[in-house]
Amino acid sequence: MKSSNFSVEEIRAVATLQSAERVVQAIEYLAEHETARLDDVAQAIGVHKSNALRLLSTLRSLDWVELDHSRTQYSIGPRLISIGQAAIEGLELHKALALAEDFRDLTGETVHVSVPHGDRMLVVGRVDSYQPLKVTCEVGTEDPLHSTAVGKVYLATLPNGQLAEVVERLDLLPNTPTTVTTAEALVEEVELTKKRRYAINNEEGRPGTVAVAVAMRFAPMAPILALSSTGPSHRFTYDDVERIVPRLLELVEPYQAL
Amino acid sequence: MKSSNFSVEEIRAVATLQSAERVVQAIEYLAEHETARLDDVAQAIGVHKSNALRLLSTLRSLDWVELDHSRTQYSIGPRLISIGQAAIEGLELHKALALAEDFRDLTGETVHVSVPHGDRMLVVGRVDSYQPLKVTCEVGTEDPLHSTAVGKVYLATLPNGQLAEVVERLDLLPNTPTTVTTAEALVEEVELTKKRRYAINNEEGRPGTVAVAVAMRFAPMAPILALSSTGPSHRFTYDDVERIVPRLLELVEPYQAL
DNA sequence: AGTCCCGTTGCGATAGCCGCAACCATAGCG
DNA sequence: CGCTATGGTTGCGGCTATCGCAACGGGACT
Repeated sequence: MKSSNFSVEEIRAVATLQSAERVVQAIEYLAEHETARLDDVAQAIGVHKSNALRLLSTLRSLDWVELDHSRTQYSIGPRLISIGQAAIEGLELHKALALAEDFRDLTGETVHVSVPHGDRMLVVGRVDSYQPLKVTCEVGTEDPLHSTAVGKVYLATLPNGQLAEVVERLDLLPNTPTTVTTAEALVEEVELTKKRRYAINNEEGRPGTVAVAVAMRFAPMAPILALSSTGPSHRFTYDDVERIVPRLLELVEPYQAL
Repeated sequence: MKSSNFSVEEIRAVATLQSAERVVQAIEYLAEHETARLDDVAQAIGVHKSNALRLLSTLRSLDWVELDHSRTQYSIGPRLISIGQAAIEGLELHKALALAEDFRDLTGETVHVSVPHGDRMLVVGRVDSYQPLKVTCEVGTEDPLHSTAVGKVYLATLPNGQLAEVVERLDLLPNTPTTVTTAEALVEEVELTKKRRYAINNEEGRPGTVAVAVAMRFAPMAPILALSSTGPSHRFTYDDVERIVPRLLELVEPYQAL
Protein backbone atom coordinates (compact mmCIF):
# COMPACT_ATOMS: atom_id res chain seq x y z
CA MET A 1 0.00 0.00 0.00
CA LYS A 2 2.77 2.46 -0.70
CA SER A 3 2.03 5.39 -2.92
CA SER A 4 5.27 6.81 -4.19
CA ASN A 5 4.22 9.39 -6.70
CA PHE A 6 6.51 10.51 -9.51
CA SER A 7 4.87 13.81 -10.34
CA VAL A 8 7.10 16.11 -12.29
CA GLU A 9 6.56 19.38 -10.52
CA GLU A 10 5.35 18.16 -7.22
CA ILE A 11 7.17 15.99 -4.83
CA ARG A 12 4.47 16.84 -2.35
CA ALA A 13 2.76 13.68 -1.31
CA VAL A 14 -0.55 14.54 0.27
CA ALA A 15 -1.88 11.32 1.69
CA THR A 16 -4.05 9.63 -0.90
CA LEU A 17 -7.42 8.08 -0.19
CA GLN A 18 -7.34 4.49 -1.28
CA SER A 19 -11.10 4.22 -1.57
CA ALA A 20 -11.15 7.07 -4.05
CA GLU A 21 -8.35 5.46 -5.97
CA ARG A 22 -10.38 2.31 -6.24
CA VAL A 23 -13.36 4.16 -7.62
CA VAL A 24 -11.15 5.57 -10.33
CA GLN A 25 -9.54 2.23 -11.04
CA ALA A 26 -12.92 0.55 -11.32
CA ILE A 27 -14.28 3.14 -13.74
CA GLU A 28 -11.13 3.10 -15.83
CA TYR A 29 -11.24 -0.64 -15.97
CA LEU A 30 -14.79 -0.54 -17.26
CA ALA A 31 -13.89 2.20 -19.71
CA GLU A 32 -11.15 0.01 -21.12
CA HIS A 33 -13.00 -3.24 -21.10
CA GLU A 34 -16.37 -2.23 -22.42
CA THR A 35 -18.04 -4.80 -20.28
CA ALA A 36 -16.93 -6.87 -17.33
CA ARG A 37 -18.11 -9.20 -14.62
CA LEU A 38 -18.04 -8.57 -10.92
CA ASP A 39 -15.00 -10.74 -10.30
CA ASP A 40 -13.06 -9.09 -13.09
CA VAL A 41 -13.49 -5.69 -11.52
CA ALA A 42 -12.74 -7.08 -8.07
CA GLN A 43 -9.46 -8.46 -9.30
CA ALA A 44 -8.61 -5.33 -11.25
CA ILE A 45 -8.87 -3.15 -8.17
CA GLY A 46 -7.57 -5.79 -5.79
CA VAL A 47 -10.48 -6.27 -3.40
CA HIS A 48 -12.78 -9.07 -2.45
CA LYS A 49 -15.74 -9.49 -4.76
CA SER A 50 -18.19 -8.71 -1.99
CA ASN A 51 -16.65 -5.33 -1.70
CA ALA A 52 -16.50 -4.81 -5.44
CA LEU A 53 -20.21 -5.52 -5.45
CA ARG A 54 -20.83 -2.77 -2.92
CA LEU A 55 -18.67 -0.35 -4.86
CA LEU A 56 -20.32 -1.09 -8.18
CA SER A 57 -23.78 -0.96 -6.64
CA THR A 58 -23.01 2.43 -5.22
CA LEU A 59 -21.81 3.69 -8.57
CA ARG A 60 -24.81 2.14 -10.23
CA SER A 61 -27.21 3.99 -8.00
CA LEU A 62 -25.46 7.17 -9.09
CA ASP A 63 -25.73 6.30 -12.80
CA TRP A 64 -22.00 6.02 -13.23
CA VAL A 65 -22.14 2.36 -14.13
CA GLU A 66 -24.81 0.18 -15.63
CA LEU A 67 -25.72 -3.42 -15.16
CA ASP A 68 -27.39 -5.34 -17.93
CA HIS A 69 -30.61 -7.11 -17.09
CA SER A 70 -28.91 -10.47 -16.70
CA ARG A 71 -27.18 -8.84 -13.71
CA THR A 72 -23.74 -10.06 -14.72
CA GLN A 73 -22.35 -7.51 -17.18
CA TYR A 74 -21.18 -4.17 -15.87
CA SER A 75 -20.41 -1.20 -18.12
CA ILE A 76 -19.96 2.51 -17.67
CA GLY A 77 -23.11 4.58 -17.62
CA PRO A 78 -24.33 7.53 -19.62
CA ARG A 79 -23.77 9.94 -16.75
CA LEU A 80 -20.10 9.86 -17.64
CA ILE A 81 -20.90 11.03 -21.13
CA SER A 82 -22.27 14.25 -19.70
CA ILE A 83 -19.26 14.58 -17.44
CA GLY A 84 -16.89 14.11 -20.33
CA GLN A 85 -18.75 16.83 -22.18
CA ALA A 86 -18.44 19.12 -19.18
CA ALA A 87 -14.70 18.48 -19.14
CA ILE A 88 -14.61 19.48 -22.78
CA GLU A 89 -16.60 22.62 -22.05
CA GLY A 90 -14.04 23.54 -19.44
CA LEU A 91 -11.48 23.74 -22.20
CA GLU A 92 -13.72 26.11 -24.13
CA LEU A 93 -13.58 23.58 -26.86
CA HIS A 94 -16.57 25.10 -28.59
CA LYS A 95 -14.56 28.21 -29.32
CA ALA A 96 -11.68 26.13 -30.56
CA LEU A 97 -13.96 24.07 -32.78
CA ALA A 98 -15.37 27.20 -34.39
CA LEU A 99 -11.84 28.24 -35.32
CA ALA A 100 -11.08 24.68 -36.34
CA GLU A 101 -13.85 24.81 -38.91
CA ASP A 102 -12.39 27.91 -40.51
CA PHE A 103 -9.01 26.25 -40.41
CA ARG A 104 -10.41 23.18 -42.13
CA ASP A 105 -11.97 25.32 -44.83
CA LEU A 106 -8.60 27.00 -45.32
CA THR A 107 -6.68 23.79 -45.88
CA GLY A 108 -9.41 21.40 -46.93
CA GLU A 109 -7.86 18.88 -44.54
CA THR A 110 -9.02 17.45 -41.22
CA VAL A 111 -8.31 19.63 -38.18
CA HIS A 112 -7.62 18.14 -34.74
CA VAL A 113 -7.77 19.99 -31.43
CA SER A 114 -5.32 18.72 -28.81
CA VAL A 115 -4.26 19.54 -25.26
CA PRO A 116 -1.10 18.58 -23.41
CA HIS A 117 -1.65 15.64 -21.09
CA GLY A 118 1.37 14.38 -19.22
CA ASP A 119 4.12 14.13 -21.78
CA ARG A 120 1.78 13.53 -24.66
CA MET A 121 -0.86 15.39 -26.62
CA LEU A 122 -4.46 14.31 -26.15
CA VAL A 123 -6.93 14.73 -29.02
CA VAL A 124 -10.07 16.39 -27.65
CA GLY A 125 -11.90 17.48 -30.77
CA ARG A 126 -11.97 17.13 -34.52
CA VAL A 127 -13.39 18.68 -37.67
CA ASP A 128 -13.18 16.38 -40.68
CA SER A 129 -12.01 17.05 -44.18
CA TYR A 130 -14.79 16.91 -46.75
CA GLN A 131 -12.66 14.72 -48.98
CA PRO A 132 -13.07 10.97 -48.95
CA LEU A 133 -9.36 10.32 -48.42
CA LYS A 134 -8.51 12.02 -45.15
CA VAL A 135 -6.53 11.67 -41.96
CA THR A 136 -8.57 11.35 -38.75
CA CYS A 137 -7.69 10.45 -35.18
CA GLU A 138 -10.38 9.58 -32.68
CA VAL A 139 -11.02 11.88 -29.76
CA GLY A 140 -9.15 10.36 -26.82
CA THR A 141 -6.07 9.43 -28.84
CA GLU A 142 -2.70 10.33 -27.33
CA ASP A 143 0.34 11.22 -29.43
CA PRO A 144 4.00 11.92 -28.65
CA LEU A 145 5.34 15.45 -28.32
CA HIS A 146 8.39 15.11 -30.54
CA SER A 147 6.84 13.66 -33.66
CA THR A 148 3.67 15.70 -34.04
CA ALA A 149 3.01 19.27 -35.09
CA VAL A 150 0.78 19.87 -32.07
CA GLY A 151 3.47 18.51 -29.78
CA LYS A 152 6.14 20.77 -31.15
CA VAL A 153 3.93 23.82 -31.05
CA TYR A 154 3.08 23.04 -27.43
CA LEU A 155 6.74 22.66 -26.54
CA ALA A 156 7.28 26.07 -28.09
CA THR A 157 4.93 27.63 -25.52
CA LEU A 158 7.10 26.47 -22.62
CA PRO A 159 9.71 28.70 -21.02
CA ASN A 160 13.25 27.53 -21.83
CA GLY A 161 13.96 25.97 -18.47
CA GLN A 162 10.86 23.84 -18.53
CA LEU A 163 11.42 22.94 -22.15
CA ALA A 164 14.85 21.51 -21.33
CA GLU A 165 13.34 19.56 -18.46
CA VAL A 166 10.61 18.01 -20.56
CA VAL A 167 12.84 17.23 -23.52
CA GLU A 168 15.26 15.62 -21.08
CA ARG A 169 12.81 12.92 -20.12
CA LEU A 170 11.14 12.25 -23.48
CA ASP A 171 11.71 9.03 -25.34
CA LEU A 172 12.55 10.29 -28.81
CA LEU A 173 11.35 7.18 -30.57
CA PRO A 174 11.60 7.24 -34.35
CA ASN A 175 8.16 6.75 -35.90
CA THR A 176 9.41 7.33 -39.44
CA PRO A 177 12.81 7.87 -41.08
CA THR A 178 12.42 11.65 -40.69
CA THR A 179 11.46 11.74 -37.01
CA VAL A 180 13.59 14.05 -34.89
CA THR A 181 15.46 11.76 -32.51
CA THR A 182 18.01 13.92 -30.69
CA ALA A 183 17.35 16.43 -27.96
CA GLU A 184 19.46 19.05 -29.74
CA ALA A 185 17.58 18.76 -33.01
CA LEU A 186 14.27 18.88 -31.16
CA VAL A 187 15.19 22.03 -29.25
CA GLU A 188 16.33 23.62 -32.49
CA GLU A 189 13.06 22.67 -34.15
CA VAL A 190 11.16 24.20 -31.23
CA GLU A 191 13.20 27.41 -31.47
CA LEU A 192 12.24 27.68 -35.14
CA THR A 193 8.62 27.07 -34.18
CA LYS A 194 8.74 29.86 -31.61
CA LYS A 195 10.11 32.24 -34.23
CA ARG A 196 7.56 31.56 -36.95
CA ARG A 197 4.63 30.86 -34.57
CA TYR A 198 3.54 27.61 -36.17
CA ALA A 199 4.90 24.08 -36.39
CA ILE A 200 5.16 21.74 -39.32
CA ASN A 201 5.24 17.98 -39.29
CA ASN A 202 6.62 16.56 -42.49
CA GLU A 203 5.98 12.83 -42.31
CA GLU A 204 7.70 12.62 -38.93
CA GLY A 205 4.88 10.92 -37.07
CA ARG A 206 3.09 8.83 -39.64
CA PRO A 207 4.45 8.16 -43.11
CA GLY A 208 2.52 9.94 -45.85
CA THR A 209 0.96 12.65 -43.68
CA VAL A 210 1.85 16.31 -43.35
CA ALA A 211 0.51 18.66 -40.71
CA VAL A 212 0.68 22.29 -39.67
CA ALA A 213 -0.19 23.41 -36.13
CA VAL A 214 -0.67 26.55 -34.06
CA ALA A 215 -1.05 27.06 -30.32
CA MET A 216 -3.80 29.09 -28.70
CA ARG A 217 -5.15 30.08 -25.34
CA PHE A 218 -8.39 31.94 -24.68
CA ALA A 219 -7.31 33.66 -21.50
CA PRO A 220 -3.97 34.64 -19.99
CA MET A 221 -3.73 31.65 -17.67
CA ALA A 222 -5.98 29.22 -19.53
CA PRO A 223 -4.64 25.87 -20.74
CA ILE A 224 -2.95 25.64 -24.11
CA LEU A 225 -4.99 24.30 -27.02
CA ALA A 226 -3.21 23.20 -30.17
CA LEU A 227 -4.92 23.09 -33.57
CA SER A 228 -3.48 21.09 -36.41
CA SER A 229 -4.54 20.39 -39.94
CA THR A 230 -3.32 17.09 -41.35
CA GLY A 231 -3.51 15.72 -44.86
CA PRO A 232 -2.00 13.10 -47.15
CA SER A 233 1.43 14.28 -48.31
CA HIS A 234 0.69 13.80 -51.98
CA ARG A 235 -1.86 16.59 -52.03
CA PHE A 236 -1.01 18.55 -48.87
CA THR A 237 2.58 19.65 -49.40
CA TYR A 238 5.10 21.80 -47.64
CA ASP A 239 4.45 24.44 -50.29
CA ASP A 240 0.69 24.33 -49.69
CA VAL A 241 1.34 24.86 -46.03
CA GLU A 242 3.58 27.86 -46.56
CA ARG A 243 0.97 29.37 -48.86
CA ILE A 244 -1.85 29.19 -46.33
CA VAL A 245 0.20 30.08 -43.27
CA PRO A 246 -0.32 33.86 -43.47
CA ARG A 247 -4.09 33.45 -43.47
CA LEU A 248 -3.86 30.83 -40.75
CA LEU A 249 -1.89 33.12 -38.48
CA GLU A 250 -4.36 35.90 -39.14
CA LEU A 251 -7.20 33.56 -38.20
CA VAL A 252 -5.84 32.62 -34.80
CA GLU A 253 -4.13 35.93 -34.11
CA PRO A 254 -6.49 36.96 -31.26
CA TYR A 255 -5.66 33.80 -29.34
CA GLN A 256 -2.07 33.10 -30.39
CA ALA A 257 -0.09 31.60 -27.55
CA LEU A 258 3.28 32.13 -29.19
CA MET B 1 -31.24 10.73 -2.53
CA LYS B 2 -33.87 9.29 -4.81
CA SER B 3 -33.68 5.71 -5.84
CA SER B 4 -37.16 5.07 -7.17
CA ASN B 5 -35.98 3.97 -10.55
CA PHE B 6 -37.25 2.25 -13.61
CA SER B 7 -36.31 -1.26 -12.67
CA VAL B 8 -39.33 -3.49 -12.88
CA GLU B 9 -37.56 -6.08 -10.85
CA GLU B 10 -37.03 -5.75 -7.20
CA ILE B 11 -35.00 -2.79 -6.04
CA ARG B 12 -32.26 -4.32 -3.95
CA ALA B 13 -30.60 -1.95 -1.56
CA VAL B 14 -27.03 -3.18 -1.41
CA ALA B 15 -25.17 -1.18 1.19
CA THR B 16 -23.55 1.82 -0.47
CA LEU B 17 -20.01 2.96 0.11
CA GLN B 18 -20.08 6.53 1.21
CA SER B 19 -16.50 7.19 0.16
CA ALA B 20 -17.32 6.22 -3.39
CA GLU B 21 -20.39 8.40 -3.26
CA ARG B 22 -18.26 11.32 -2.25
CA VAL B 23 -15.93 10.81 -5.18
CA VAL B 24 -18.88 10.95 -7.49
CA GLN B 25 -20.33 14.00 -5.77
CA ALA B 26 -17.04 15.83 -5.98
CA ILE B 27 -16.59 15.14 -9.67
CA GLU B 28 -20.17 16.05 -10.45
CA TYR B 29 -19.81 19.26 -8.51
CA LEU B 30 -16.75 20.17 -10.53
CA ALA B 31 -18.52 19.19 -13.73
CA GLU B 32 -21.34 21.56 -12.88
CA HIS B 33 -19.28 24.39 -11.55
CA GLU B 34 -16.50 24.56 -14.05
CA THR B 35 -14.09 25.64 -11.39
CA ALA B 36 -14.19 25.64 -7.63
CA ARG B 37 -12.11 26.13 -4.53
CA LEU B 38 -11.29 23.58 -1.93
CA ASP B 39 -13.88 24.76 0.56
CA ASP B 40 -16.62 24.79 -2.06
CA VAL B 41 -16.06 21.14 -2.80
CA ALA B 42 -15.73 20.31 0.90
CA GLN B 43 -19.13 21.87 1.55
CA ALA B 44 -20.69 20.27 -1.50
CA ILE B 45 -19.80 16.78 -0.34
CA GLY B 46 -20.20 17.52 3.35
CA VAL B 47 -16.74 16.84 4.72
CA HIS B 48 -14.04 18.83 6.42
CA LYS B 49 -11.81 20.72 4.04
CA SER B 50 -8.78 18.76 5.13
CA ASN B 51 -10.43 15.66 3.89
CA ALA B 52 -11.62 17.29 0.71
CA LEU B 53 -7.99 18.18 0.11
CA ARG B 54 -6.97 14.58 0.43
CA LEU B 55 -9.73 13.45 -1.88
CA LEU B 56 -8.97 16.04 -4.53
CA SER B 57 -5.26 15.36 -4.30
CA THR B 58 -5.89 11.70 -4.87
CA LEU B 59 -8.04 12.42 -7.89
CA ARG B 60 -5.47 14.88 -9.14
CA SER B 61 -2.72 12.31 -9.05
CA LEU B 62 -4.95 10.16 -11.23
CA ASP B 63 -5.61 12.97 -13.73
CA TRP B 64 -9.28 13.11 -12.91
CA VAL B 65 -9.09 16.65 -11.61
CA GLU B 66 -6.75 19.50 -12.32
CA LEU B 67 -5.47 22.30 -10.18
CA ASP B 68 -4.48 25.56 -11.76
CA HIS B 69 -1.02 26.88 -11.02
CA SER B 70 -2.29 29.27 -8.36
CA ARG B 71 -3.26 26.12 -6.45
CA THR B 72 -6.73 27.39 -5.63
CA GLN B 73 -8.91 26.52 -8.60
CA TYR B 74 -9.96 22.93 -9.12
CA SER B 75 -11.53 21.65 -12.33
CA ILE B 76 -12.16 18.29 -13.94
CA GLY B 77 -9.28 16.84 -15.86
CA PRO B 78 -8.90 15.62 -19.41
CA ARG B 79 -8.85 11.98 -18.36
CA LEU B 80 -12.61 12.23 -18.03
CA ILE B 81 -12.88 13.29 -21.64
CA SER B 82 -11.45 9.95 -22.68
CA ILE B 83 -13.75 8.16 -20.29
CA GLY B 84 -16.77 9.97 -21.66
CA GLN B 85 -15.71 8.91 -25.13
CA ALA B 86 -15.42 5.32 -23.96
CA ALA B 87 -18.94 5.51 -22.56
CA ILE B 88 -20.09 6.70 -25.95
CA GLU B 89 -18.30 3.84 -27.66
CA GLY B 90 -20.15 1.44 -25.39
CA LEU B 91 -23.38 2.61 -26.97
CA GLU B 92 -22.02 1.83 -30.41
CA LEU B 93 -22.62 5.45 -31.15
CA HIS B 94 -20.40 5.31 -34.19
CA LYS B 95 -22.86 2.99 -35.90
CA ALA B 96 -25.72 5.24 -34.93
CA LEU B 97 -23.92 8.31 -36.22
CA ALA B 98 -23.33 6.68 -39.58
CA LEU B 99 -27.08 6.11 -39.87
CA ALA B 100 -27.69 9.59 -38.52
CA GLU B 101 -25.74 11.06 -41.42
CA ASP B 102 -27.92 9.29 -43.96
CA PHE B 103 -30.94 10.42 -42.01
CA ARG B 104 -29.72 14.01 -42.10
CA ASP B 105 -29.20 13.80 -45.85
CA LEU B 106 -32.73 12.47 -46.18
CA THR B 107 -34.37 15.35 -44.34
CA GLY B 108 -31.75 18.07 -44.65
CA GLU B 109 -32.32 18.76 -40.96
CA THR B 110 -30.16 18.19 -37.88
CA VAL B 111 -30.27 14.66 -36.45
CA HIS B 112 -29.83 13.96 -32.74
CA VAL B 113 -29.01 10.60 -31.16
CA SER B 114 -30.51 10.08 -27.71
CA VAL B 115 -30.65 7.38 -25.06
CA PRO B 116 -33.09 6.98 -22.16
CA HIS B 117 -31.62 8.17 -18.89
CA GLY B 118 -33.86 7.99 -15.86
CA ASP B 119 -37.15 9.50 -16.96
CA ARG B 120 -35.60 11.72 -19.58
CA MET B 121 -33.82 11.41 -22.89
CA LEU B 122 -30.12 12.25 -22.98
CA VAL B 123 -28.59 13.62 -26.17
CA VAL B 124 -25.38 11.66 -26.85
CA GLY B 125 -24.60 12.58 -30.44
CA ARG B 126 -25.50 14.92 -33.24
CA VAL B 127 -25.15 15.45 -36.98
CA ASP B 128 -25.89 19.01 -38.04
CA SER B 129 -28.05 20.33 -40.84
CA TYR B 130 -26.08 22.00 -43.60
CA GLN B 131 -28.46 24.93 -43.58
CA PRO B 132 -27.64 28.08 -41.64
CA LEU B 133 -30.97 28.11 -39.82
CA LYS B 134 -31.07 24.86 -37.90
CA VAL B 135 -32.09 23.27 -34.62
CA THR B 136 -29.25 21.89 -32.50
CA CYS B 137 -29.03 20.62 -28.94
CA GLU B 138 -25.68 20.11 -27.26
CA VAL B 139 -24.56 16.62 -26.37
CA GLY B 140 -25.37 16.17 -22.69
CA THR B 141 -28.76 17.89 -22.90
CA GLU B 142 -31.68 16.11 -21.23
CA ASP B 143 -35.24 16.35 -22.50
CA PRO B 144 -38.63 15.14 -21.24
CA LEU B 145 -40.22 11.95 -22.53
CA HIS B 146 -43.70 13.28 -23.22
CA SER B 147 -42.87 16.30 -25.35
CA THR B 148 -40.18 14.98 -27.66
CA ALA B 149 -40.24 12.62 -30.61
CA VAL B 150 -37.34 10.59 -29.18
CA GLY B 151 -39.14 10.30 -25.86
CA LYS B 152 -42.34 9.03 -27.43
CA VAL B 153 -40.54 6.55 -29.62
CA TYR B 154 -38.66 5.26 -26.58
CA LEU B 155 -41.89 4.87 -24.63
CA ALA B 156 -43.20 2.85 -27.55
CA THR B 157 -40.45 0.28 -27.03
CA LEU B 158 -41.62 -0.48 -23.49
CA PRO B 159 -43.95 -3.36 -22.69
CA ASN B 160 -47.40 -2.14 -21.67
CA GLY B 161 -46.98 -2.75 -17.97
CA GLN B 162 -43.80 -0.77 -17.75
CA LEU B 163 -45.22 1.96 -19.97
CA ALA B 164 -48.09 2.51 -17.56
CA GLU B 165 -45.67 2.63 -14.66
CA VAL B 166 -43.46 5.24 -16.27
CA VAL B 167 -46.29 7.40 -17.54
CA GLU B 168 -47.73 7.26 -14.06
CA ARG B 169 -44.83 9.12 -12.52
CA LEU B 170 -44.08 11.62 -15.30
CA ASP B 171 -44.78 15.29 -14.88
CA LEU B 172 -46.65 16.10 -18.05
CA LEU B 173 -45.64 19.72 -18.10
CA PRO B 174 -46.91 21.75 -21.05
CA ASN B 175 -43.99 23.21 -23.00
CA THR B 176 -46.19 24.59 -25.76
CA PRO B 177 -49.94 24.86 -26.39
CA THR B 178 -49.88 21.53 -28.25
CA THR B 179 -48.01 19.48 -25.65
CA VAL B 180 -49.73 16.26 -24.61
CA THR B 181 -50.62 16.76 -20.95
CA THR B 182 -52.78 13.81 -19.95
CA ALA B 183 -51.70 10.24 -19.35
CA GLU B 184 -54.51 8.94 -21.56
CA ALA B 185 -53.54 11.10 -24.52
CA LEU B 186 -49.90 10.14 -24.09
CA VAL B 187 -50.61 6.42 -24.01
CA GLU B 188 -52.77 6.81 -27.10
CA GLU B 189 -49.97 8.70 -28.83
CA VAL B 190 -47.56 5.93 -27.90
CA GLU B 191 -49.92 3.29 -29.25
CA LEU B 192 -50.02 5.13 -32.55
CA THR B 193 -46.22 5.31 -32.52
CA LYS B 194 -45.96 1.56 -31.96
CA LYS B 195 -48.25 0.95 -34.90
CA ARG B 196 -46.46 3.16 -37.42
CA ARG B 197 -42.94 2.58 -36.02
CA TYR B 198 -41.97 6.24 -35.83
CA ALA B 199 -42.92 9.21 -33.70
CA ILE B 200 -43.69 12.76 -34.68
CA ASN B 201 -43.36 15.87 -32.61
CA ASN B 202 -45.38 18.74 -33.98
CA GLU B 203 -44.28 21.78 -31.98
CA GLU B 204 -45.01 20.01 -28.71
CA GLY B 205 -41.63 20.57 -27.13
CA ARG B 206 -40.35 23.82 -28.53
CA PRO B 207 -42.53 26.21 -30.53
CA GLY B 208 -41.60 26.35 -34.20
CA THR B 209 -39.84 22.99 -34.40
CA VAL B 210 -41.00 19.70 -35.87
CA ALA B 211 -39.28 16.36 -35.43
CA VAL B 212 -39.56 12.75 -36.51
CA ALA B 213 -37.91 9.94 -34.59
CA VAL B 214 -37.24 6.20 -34.78
CA ALA B 215 -35.94 3.72 -32.20
CA MET B 216 -33.08 1.31 -32.81
CA ARG B 217 -31.01 -1.31 -31.09
CA PHE B 218 -27.94 -3.01 -32.48
CA ALA B 219 -28.31 -6.26 -30.61
CA PRO B 220 -31.22 -8.10 -28.99
CA MET B 221 -30.51 -6.89 -25.48
CA ALA B 222 -28.56 -3.71 -26.26
CA PRO B 223 -29.82 -0.35 -25.02
CA ILE B 224 -32.28 1.61 -27.07
CA LEU B 225 -30.97 4.44 -29.22
CA ALA B 226 -33.39 6.99 -30.61
CA LEU B 227 -32.65 9.05 -33.72
CA SER B 228 -34.57 12.20 -34.47
CA SER B 229 -34.42 14.80 -37.18
CA THR B 230 -35.60 18.24 -36.16
CA GLY B 231 -36.23 21.32 -38.25
CA PRO B 232 -38.00 24.68 -38.22
CA SER B 233 -41.70 24.15 -38.80
CA HIS B 234 -41.94 26.62 -41.66
CA ARG B 235 -39.82 24.46 -43.94
CA PHE B 236 -40.02 21.04 -42.26
CA THR B 237 -43.70 20.20 -42.27
CA TYR B 238 -45.89 17.30 -41.31
CA ASP B 239 -46.26 16.61 -45.02
CA ASP B 240 -42.50 16.58 -45.54
CA VAL B 241 -42.19 14.08 -42.75
CA GLU B 242 -44.80 11.75 -44.17
CA ARG B 243 -43.10 11.91 -47.54
CA ILE B 244 -39.71 10.82 -46.25
CA VAL B 245 -40.96 8.28 -43.73
CA PRO B 246 -40.92 5.27 -46.08
CA ARG B 247 -37.28 5.84 -46.92
CA LEU B 248 -36.48 6.50 -43.28
CA LEU B 249 -38.00 3.21 -42.18
CA GLU B 250 -36.12 1.41 -44.91
CA LEU B 251 -32.89 3.00 -43.72
CA VAL B 252 -33.18 1.84 -40.13
CA GLU B 253 -35.00 -1.41 -40.89
CA PRO B 254 -32.09 -3.70 -39.87
CA TYR B 255 -32.03 -2.14 -36.41
CA GLN B 256 -35.65 -1.20 -35.84
CA ALA B 257 -36.63 -1.62 -32.21
CA LEU B 258 -40.35 -1.35 -32.85
C1' DA C 1 3.98 44.74 10.05
C1' DG C 2 -0.50 43.09 10.64
C1' DT C 3 -4.41 40.46 9.45
C1' DC C 4 -7.25 37.89 6.44
C1' DC C 5 -7.99 34.01 3.76
C1' DC C 6 -7.01 29.51 2.36
C1' DG C 7 -4.47 25.66 1.61
C1' DT C 8 -1.66 22.16 4.27
C1' DT C 9 -0.17 18.86 7.97
C1' DG C 10 0.12 15.53 12.20
C1' DC C 11 -2.56 13.05 15.13
C1' DG C 12 -5.78 10.37 17.79
C1' DA C 13 -10.60 8.37 17.85
C1' DT C 14 -13.76 5.77 15.50
C1' DA C 15 -16.97 5.23 11.67
C1' DG C 16 -16.85 2.74 7.69
C1' DC C 17 -14.89 -0.69 5.11
C1' DC C 18 -13.32 -5.12 4.12
C1' DG C 19 -12.75 -10.05 3.87
C1' DC C 20 -14.87 -14.09 5.28
C1' DA C 21 -17.91 -17.73 4.66
C1' DA C 22 -22.36 -19.16 4.07
C1' DC C 23 -26.27 -18.45 1.07
C1' DC C 24 -28.87 -18.15 -3.23
C1' DA C 25 -30.04 -18.31 -8.44
C1' DT C 26 -29.23 -19.95 -12.77
C1' DA C 27 -27.43 -22.77 -16.43
C1' DG C 28 -25.36 -26.91 -18.05
C1' DC C 29 -25.07 -31.83 -17.97
C1' DG C 30 -25.19 -36.87 -17.06
C1' DC D 1 -34.32 -34.72 -12.45
C1' DG D 2 -30.82 -34.04 -9.37
C1' DC D 3 -26.00 -32.71 -9.23
C1' DT D 4 -22.39 -29.49 -9.97
C1' DA D 5 -20.32 -25.33 -11.34
C1' DT D 6 -20.45 -20.62 -11.73
C1' DG D 7 -21.11 -16.29 -10.04
C1' DG D 8 -23.87 -12.91 -7.66
C1' DT D 9 -25.63 -11.59 -2.69
C1' DT D 10 -25.69 -10.99 2.37
C1' DG D 11 -24.65 -10.48 7.66
C1' DC D 12 -21.14 -9.82 10.61
C1' DG D 13 -17.14 -8.70 13.47
C1' DG D 14 -12.34 -6.93 13.47
C1' DC D 15 -9.49 -3.52 12.22
C1' DT D 16 -7.73 -0.03 9.26
C1' DA D 17 -8.21 3.78 6.53
C1' DT D 18 -10.53 7.97 7.09
C1' DC D 19 -12.13 11.98 9.30
C1' DG D 20 -12.33 16.17 11.98
C1' DC D 21 -9.66 18.92 14.74
C1' DA D 22 -6.59 22.43 15.60
C1' DA D 23 -2.36 24.37 14.70
C1' DC D 24 0.60 25.92 10.95
C1' DG D 25 2.11 28.45 6.70
C1' DG D 26 2.24 31.48 3.07
C1' DG D 27 0.50 34.80 -0.10
C1' DA D 28 -2.28 39.11 -0.80
C1' DC D 29 -3.99 43.18 0.53
C1' DT D 30 -3.87 47.49 3.71
